Amino acid sequence: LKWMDPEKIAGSVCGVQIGDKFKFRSQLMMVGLHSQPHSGIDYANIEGQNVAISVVDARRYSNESGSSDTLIYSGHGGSGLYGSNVPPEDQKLIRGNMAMKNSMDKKFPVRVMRKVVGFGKDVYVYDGLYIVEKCTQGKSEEGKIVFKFHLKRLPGQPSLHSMMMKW
Amino acid sequence: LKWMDPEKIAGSVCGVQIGDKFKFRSQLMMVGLHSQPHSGIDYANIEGQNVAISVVDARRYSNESGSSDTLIYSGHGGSGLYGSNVPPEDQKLIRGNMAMKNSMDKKFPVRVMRKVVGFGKDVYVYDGLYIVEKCTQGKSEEGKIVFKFHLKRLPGQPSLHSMMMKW
DNA sequence: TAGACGTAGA
DNA sequence: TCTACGTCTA
Repeated sequence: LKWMDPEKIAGSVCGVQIGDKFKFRSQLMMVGLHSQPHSGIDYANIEGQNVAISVVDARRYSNESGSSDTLIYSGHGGSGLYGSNVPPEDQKLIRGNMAMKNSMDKKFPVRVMRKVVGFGKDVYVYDGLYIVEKCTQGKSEEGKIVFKFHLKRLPGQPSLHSMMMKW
Repeated sequence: LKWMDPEKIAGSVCGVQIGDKFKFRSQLMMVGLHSQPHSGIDYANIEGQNVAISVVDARRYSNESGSSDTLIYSGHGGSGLYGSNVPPEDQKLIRGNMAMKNSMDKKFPVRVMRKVVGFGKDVYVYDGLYIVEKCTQGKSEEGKIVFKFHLKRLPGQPSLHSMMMKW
């Protein structure tokens, strides 16, 4: 989001409420939620360090959501996508993965969008701000390293469920 | 463009004039010019046969434009794209290539959009209706077969140049 | 499920 | 130049 004020690209977005839904990734771009057309992790250089500012969970990796305020988000790379036909490798702590780690170290808030399926048509829903609590290493089915970023929803935000009931 | 009246997907599009410009391929979709987000050749089953209804010349293949009312449009497949790293093959007369041949046989009008570069930023410009006059076979640098569809602009349309002067 | 003249940022 | 949790149609 190079067109945005660099000091305002992180945190909540003016005019966007929890539960707001979008049909296309391009719309997430336009409103300023997520600048990447494909990539799940968006990050920016803040105070000389790349920190993650938003993630999209399109359920293409083996993410997990234990409760409504937690999300275990898989790192990118290593051919971790479902249906990929590239030979699997260990994920590396670069790009978005490194930015997620930096967000964890700095306790930097990260926007979360979730792709919701089964409501007739798929939509991306804004779910609010999370903190990266910890990063663990898992193994893919092929035995390769996969990063698991454990996100925890910041308290004081209306629940996604309650906002989705307004549809 | 499954949402459009099947009888109206071919030919000129209501509300779109020659010289109209668009920043994104998705916009070509929305106005009904071209239903494919990536593919250069769009086609539809008309009277039991797949005929090409629109092409986008994004200058990613080795197309040629002899004069302002002709266009030699390369077929797809065979890794004919610039910068592709897939092993080259002969192009096959399938999908869009077959549809282009059918349009030629039926003398069916095809919409042409051209990507114009160098006006500050790139834009897709609607250039009007063409007929596929003939199809020849060329060779790629690697010696593989490449289809060349020779398009001729239908007379009676305002020139693209004159309409672009209105910018 | 695969193919396709995309698109923005690192 | 390359990566990336896209998107539509066949």
